[in-house]
Amino acid sequence: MSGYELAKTFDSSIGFFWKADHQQIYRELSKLRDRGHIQGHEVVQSGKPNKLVYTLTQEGRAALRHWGARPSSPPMMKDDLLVRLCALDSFDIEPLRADLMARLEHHRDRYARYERILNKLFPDGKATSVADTGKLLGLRIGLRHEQAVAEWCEEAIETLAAVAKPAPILLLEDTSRESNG
Amino acid sequence: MSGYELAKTFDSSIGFFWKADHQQIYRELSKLRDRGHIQGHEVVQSGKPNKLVYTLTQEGRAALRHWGARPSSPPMMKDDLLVRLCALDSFDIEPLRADLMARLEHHRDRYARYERILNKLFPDGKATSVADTGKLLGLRIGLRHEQAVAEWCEEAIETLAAVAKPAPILLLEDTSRESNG
DNA sequence: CCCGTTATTTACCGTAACGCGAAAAAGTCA
DNA sequence: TGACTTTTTCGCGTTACGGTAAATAACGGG
Repeated sequence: MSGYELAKTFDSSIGFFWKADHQQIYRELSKLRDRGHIQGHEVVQSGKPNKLVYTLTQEGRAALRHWGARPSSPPMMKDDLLVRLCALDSFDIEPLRADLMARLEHHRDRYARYERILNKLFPDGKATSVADTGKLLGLRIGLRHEQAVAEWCEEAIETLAAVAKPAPILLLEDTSRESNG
Repeated sequence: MSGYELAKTFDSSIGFFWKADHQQIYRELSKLRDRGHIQGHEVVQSGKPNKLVYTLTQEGRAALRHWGARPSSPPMMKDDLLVRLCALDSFDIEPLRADLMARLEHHRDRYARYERILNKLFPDGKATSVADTGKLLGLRIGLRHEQAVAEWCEEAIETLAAVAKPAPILLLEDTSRESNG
């Protein structure tokens, strides 16, 4: 692909968990070209400026395989929210609750989106090729993640709602009962 | 705290989802001091070199509150593994499976660890202070996350095991029984 | 012909966040 | 003296990113 094409198709593929604007893509392409991993061929176009289509070289393909065989280190979940939770008593509860509600909506949205893609691409829940298997697994972890976080958001919102109120005199016996008033 | 103390206690607090070595801590402390958010007071020690204990200034506390009220953006889950899944047919399955098995173990470990901390700090599952509430919520999302990912790892390992074998003649009829309502 | 628009690539400038390796300063103990 | 702990600092580098803009190239409208 060319850098332009990559930039356009990025969002709909790995864009769910990785983002890159066009400049970063061009930058990375330059690096890869400098390392000899890819090679650019100008493709003449009519009606548009020519484009530079990159293809993997043999070394590039080898490097890719090599990279794919390396053990991955589980990424840290660096999340502002978690930092705030660590020192919850230093912050105002209300904006945090609002934040959590936005997060909840976000994760529900994502979940629905993944589900839609899943139903569209794998209506019977099965992949027929190796490539599809990978994408299916990607969707599945996405679904699992969004669901887990969304559920946690609900829990956290309730918990914070209880905290935000002036503490009731009775020893908290059932905070999960929702009565707004 | 002093930079040295922060560096030592970092791992046992937020270190689960954020890491920083001593140099980065000193660097950040310098920045905060330059911005007037913290102030260092030398504390004389005997038997050791003196230390520089930092405390929040008023502006620092205000800035912290302000930061805590900002909406957080849900972090991307940038994970090499997911990238590999996106182009699964370009990689060797076996090392990926090995990787997944390591991940599974890792996430199970973390889960057990969080559970141990939970049982130790909150034996009855309830927090008694606002600060504790935050920590409890942090533990809960950790548990949820590790469990979700660990389960997914199991699923992925099975799936990849099926893929790694030469495809059986029978149309794969039962890789995972699933009644998708 | 100038102008606006789209496609395609590049240049330049900046920053946050980090890692590495060292070393400086202060004190202890053998 | 030398080795070792505690505490802090320095100086170098990188990766990954974001912003703004501009340089091409081709089209079409007025």
